[in-house]
Amino acid sequence: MDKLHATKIFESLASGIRLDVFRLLVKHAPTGLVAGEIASLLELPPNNLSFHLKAMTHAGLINVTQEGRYQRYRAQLTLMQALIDYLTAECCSADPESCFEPNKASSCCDAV
Amino acid sequence: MDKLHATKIFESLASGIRLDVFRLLVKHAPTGLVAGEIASLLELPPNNLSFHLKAMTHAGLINVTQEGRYQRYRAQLTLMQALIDYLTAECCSADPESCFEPNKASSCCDAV
DNA sequence: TCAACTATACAACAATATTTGAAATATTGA
DNA sequence: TCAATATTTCAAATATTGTTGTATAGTTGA
Repeated sequence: MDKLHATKIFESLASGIRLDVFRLLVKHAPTGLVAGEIASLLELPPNNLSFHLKAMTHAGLINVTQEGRYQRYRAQLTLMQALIDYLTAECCSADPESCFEPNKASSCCDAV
Repeated sequence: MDKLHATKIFESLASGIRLDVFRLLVKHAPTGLVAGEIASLLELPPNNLSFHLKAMTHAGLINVTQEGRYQRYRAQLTLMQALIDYLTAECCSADPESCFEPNKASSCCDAV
């Protein structure tokens, strides 16, 4: 995890639409959903959704597999741990005695 | 945690500058740093830093206390847990049997 | 009070992101 | 092969965000 990757992930989640998409895919982990299902569940124009899905895929937040004419998207939950570790790196290194617990987070559904 | 708050937090972390500021404040938790220290450590013009600090404060990612003519900023680490819980809410509710572990994350240095 | 210092507020401009509509690509089934 | 479906791509219009310079407000110590 480097700064560029981290900002890309946060950018991905900084839009209400993309946040909705991600949470929807978390809810439907580990099966995922195809693009059309996401579009109809969130009531979004397919081309707009495609724009956001592309950004999220590029950030590594979701991944995609082809199923015939469908594209199935899945949340990439394992990324979260690396992100939190990056955020809390060197936590309290200026005042170590005040820090009672090392940063730790387990993600739900490591599948896919 | 609601959608608006979550997007604000992610927006805050979606900029390289603000990400640097936050990680710097995490490193200096729980003491924090005054605005001038942050500006000189990150080599930023004070007015630009002020712009970013304001956004982060408004998002609740950091907080500020006055010390004479100085403003001391501290990372608000407890927010992270709420954010992760929001992100992973209803995780795998469509396929519960594939989900092996509930979402859980402990933040470092809950002080302040 | 004054001058020096710390920090924020505002306005203008530049840069970037988002939405929309139309067209293109690819797959499926008749 | 043809029509229908699913999804993406592109370009233009719109909206948002970031940066810079300048001005303002508050604090300190002489």
